[in-house]
Amino acid sequence: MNIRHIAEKAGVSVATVSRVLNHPEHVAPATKAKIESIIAETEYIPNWFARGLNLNKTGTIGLVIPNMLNPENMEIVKGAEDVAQQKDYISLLCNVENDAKKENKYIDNLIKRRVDGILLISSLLSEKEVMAIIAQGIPVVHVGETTWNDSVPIVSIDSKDAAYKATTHFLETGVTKIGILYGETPEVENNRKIKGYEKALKEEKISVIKEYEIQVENTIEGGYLGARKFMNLPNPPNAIFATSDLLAFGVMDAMKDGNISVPEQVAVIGFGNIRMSNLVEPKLTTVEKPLHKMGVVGARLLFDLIEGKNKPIEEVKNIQLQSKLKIRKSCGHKERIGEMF
Amino acid sequence: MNIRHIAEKAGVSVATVSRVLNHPEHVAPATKAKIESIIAETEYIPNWFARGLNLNKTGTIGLVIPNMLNPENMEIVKGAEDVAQQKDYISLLCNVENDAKKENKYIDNLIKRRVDGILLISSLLSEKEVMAIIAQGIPVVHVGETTWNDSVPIVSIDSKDAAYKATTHFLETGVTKIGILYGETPEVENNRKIKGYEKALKEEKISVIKEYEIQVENTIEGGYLGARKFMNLPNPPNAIFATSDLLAFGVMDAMKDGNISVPEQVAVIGFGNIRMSNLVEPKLTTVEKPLHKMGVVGARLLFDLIEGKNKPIEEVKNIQLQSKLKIRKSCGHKERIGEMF
DNA sequence: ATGAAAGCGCTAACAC
DNA sequence: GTGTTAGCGCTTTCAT
Repeated sequence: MNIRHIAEKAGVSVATVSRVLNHPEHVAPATKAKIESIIAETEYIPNWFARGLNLNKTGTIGLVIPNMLNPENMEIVKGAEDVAQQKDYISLLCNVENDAKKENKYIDNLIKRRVDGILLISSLLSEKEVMAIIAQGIPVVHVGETTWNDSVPIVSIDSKDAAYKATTHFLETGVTKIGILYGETPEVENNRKIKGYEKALKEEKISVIKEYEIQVENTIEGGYLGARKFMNLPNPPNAIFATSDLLAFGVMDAMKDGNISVPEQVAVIGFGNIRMSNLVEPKLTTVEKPLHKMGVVGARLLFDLIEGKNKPIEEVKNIQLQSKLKIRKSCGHKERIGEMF
Repeated sequence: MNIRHIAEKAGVSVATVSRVLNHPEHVAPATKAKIESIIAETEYIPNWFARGLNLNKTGTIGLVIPNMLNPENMEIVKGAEDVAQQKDYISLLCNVENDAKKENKYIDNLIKRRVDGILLISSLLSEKEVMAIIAQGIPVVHVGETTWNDSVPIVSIDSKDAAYKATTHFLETGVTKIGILYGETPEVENNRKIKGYEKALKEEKISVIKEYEIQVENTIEGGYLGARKFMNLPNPPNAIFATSDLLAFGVMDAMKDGNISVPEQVAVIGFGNIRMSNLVEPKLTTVEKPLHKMGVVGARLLFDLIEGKNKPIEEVKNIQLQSKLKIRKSCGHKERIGEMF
């Protein structure tokens, strides 16, 4: 069943059928009605490829994420999906598993499929690799911190500031032996987190201990392992800033297994505020990221690019969203710390 | 940059270039090498649409899930993705949000895009609608229980049995006032859960109380609300089988807020055993579903269909995987119950 | 308002 | 082993 069959049945030319499909306003109401009814009754579906071959548009965007088992990513994806759905776009989800090689492979695939745009989330790509995508005429937006500031629109939150907030909160609480746990997220992001953390320490004239900065896999298991490493230190910290909620969950689990009470013996702060973070016990104090919003804003930026493809790119937009410390129970309060000692 | 440019540069015909792309074994090593080097240096990417127009294959499958914020679904998707990736397929993720209308819209979109196959997860579609997809020549596999037994391969676990196991475990523990909470998952599934639950009760000559069967949205919030409803009953249950882990989390959260201790005052059993279920406090006793495996098996079945498209369909495969009660802390043990009374 | 026809870029059957 | 060429199904320009 193709456009010619429809044309024949309707006693018109293929051009006319094509018109009712693409520019219905340019066809006489009567003919249009007739063709439409035939299309309906035959359940004719225009060939996607033939259409694409002419139009060179797919109505598809690529969504590239580090790990789809991490709710943090999925909350961002949900935001992006919500706007894509509104635009009648559909998305190819690429789960690159924190693997630059896999990410490149997926990207090639997306380019090959001529997606209309790509939303990169916490990408491991180099600036050069990203530029190569753009060179193909495919708009790219990045969600999360990166160094490509001038090449690509970026939606991020200031993780240096977030780390500073978390560390300061520990400090206010009276705790000074603070460890930081970070994943294999993009290097910039880790560097910034560490900078914020060290900045807070320095302000209180507390010396930075490199053993208190540990990198692990960005998963619950990674958090668990990291916590063990901390606890095996000759002088273990009594507070841990886990730079993702998943890491924090792992830390808390390790503490439970080690009979170390949170927050009394070790205080924990996470990063993200995913849905689960107030269901663990104690409820997780965490630096909230506006995840869904990051996805929404990222997707909007991407569609701006897609829709205005030919306009000269005035300036690359770079949107920074605010994070906020969400105080719950996993980090002690000043008063309670007082009680303890 | 198209195939003709390459052909000209190489001084060969387009057919030869096409051959090195599709049947490299049929072209002389020398010509092949030359063409390949030109392809590499010009970074030529064959046009996806033109290719699809001829081959009528997309290397894409559709993955239709109720809710991507539910880790239960994502663990299944991950399983499916793992096999898709191996086959060099990429997937279109459709988040239908438990909405039959949205699901239909997405399905139409997938058909239009001529995906090579569709993996439906806990679909809300009617058998007629599914048959319509198959009629288009697109293979379909369903993950989760459904009534379409003879039309489509199904990968499921026996939720009647699972509910029976959970309820029986409660009973063994000495608890008899047992409520069941279920989501807006496909009706068959809910019916079976209720059947298993009632069967266990009847075996112990415990009368079924309809107020103890509550339906809510299949989310943490739904679980929370459901628990409140239970607790507001004149004679509230002292055990709740939440038919998904997310529901169970919500139930436990409500109990915490209501100062009702789990499992001492109300025992809870979940269903799924998602990664988070042993991180909540108390750790969740749950009926384990082999989620990742369900995804893997489902995808394998789908690819069998895709690859053997033209073979007569001998018989529709119907695979049932085993669930297993995972005993943790959210449901009391017989001995401990003894202590309590 | 409608039709004829030229492509879009590629694959594969057929010829040599 | 390689070239010629006829489509694949659609959109769009150019006529009328």
